[in-house]
Amino acid sequence: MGRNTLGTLEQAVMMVILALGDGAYGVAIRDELSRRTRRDHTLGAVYTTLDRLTAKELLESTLGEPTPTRGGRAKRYFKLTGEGRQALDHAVNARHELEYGLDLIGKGV
Amino acid sequence: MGRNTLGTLEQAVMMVILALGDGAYGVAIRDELSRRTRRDHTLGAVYTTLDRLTAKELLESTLGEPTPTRGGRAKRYFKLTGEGRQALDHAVNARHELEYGLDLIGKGV
DNA sequence: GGTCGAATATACATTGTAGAAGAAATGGCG
DNA sequence: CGCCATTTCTTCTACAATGTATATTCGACC
Repeated sequence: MGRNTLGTLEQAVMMVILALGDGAYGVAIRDELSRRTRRDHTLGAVYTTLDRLTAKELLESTLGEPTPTRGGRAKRYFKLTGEGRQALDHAVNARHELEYGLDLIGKGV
Repeated sequence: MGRNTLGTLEQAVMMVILALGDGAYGVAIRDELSRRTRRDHTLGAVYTTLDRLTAKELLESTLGEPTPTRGGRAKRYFKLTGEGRQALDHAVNARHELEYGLDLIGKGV
C-alpha cells in the first residue's frame, strides 16, 4: 500500500474544500485559497491538484445543475472521501508533532 | 525576487533543525525527522533538501571538528538564516490561516 | 455569433525520495 | 608501525511526484 503523503498545495486545497462545504467547486476553491494564503493561485494549478487528488481517491466530485445566469455552466463540486479525510488528519497530526515544543513567532494569529 | 514557497519536507526539516538547536547535522536531523513523522526518511532525501534550502539561502552551515570516535568524521551543522526564519514563519501563518475555523481534530473516522 | 463562467489539456519547474558512491576518522592485526 | 577493514557522515545522481502557468475547449446566456 503506497503511503498517501500530501503536498503543501494538496493539503491547502483539501482544507479549503472543508471550509467551503457545499459550494466547493473549482473557481470558488481558487478564490478562497488565494484569499487565505494571500497568494495568487491560477485556476490551472487548482484544477490539476483537484484531478490528482481525485485520481488518488482522496476526493470525489459530482456535477451540479447549470445555473440560469450568463455563462452559468454546470459546476463540478468536490468533497473529501473517507480516505481523504484520513490522509488529511494524518498530515495535520504529523504537522503538530513537528511544531511541538517549537516557539514559532506566529504574530498574525 | 522569487517568492520562497516551502514544500512539506522542507518545512519539516527546518522545524527539526530548530528543535535540535546546536547539534543539527545530517544524521541527527534524519533521525529526529523520522521519529516525529513516524516515517522512515532516507539520508539522501534529507541531504538533498538541506542542499536545496542552503542554495536558497534559507539555511547556512558550518563544518565542525572531527570527534575522536570510530568514524568520527567532521559534521556539518545547519541553522536557519534570517530569511529562512521568515520563510518558515510565513508558511506557518499561512497554514494557520487555512486551518482557521476548521474542525480537523480527527477522531479516527 | 459573441462573450462569459467554468472546466480540461498540456507543458515545464520545483520538490520528494532512493540508492550508490566518496571521504575522513579509528581500531585491530600482521 | 603500516595498512586495511569498518564506522560515520557527506556528496552525487537519477527518477517520481507535486507545483504552476498558459492555452484550449465547453456549454449557457443575450
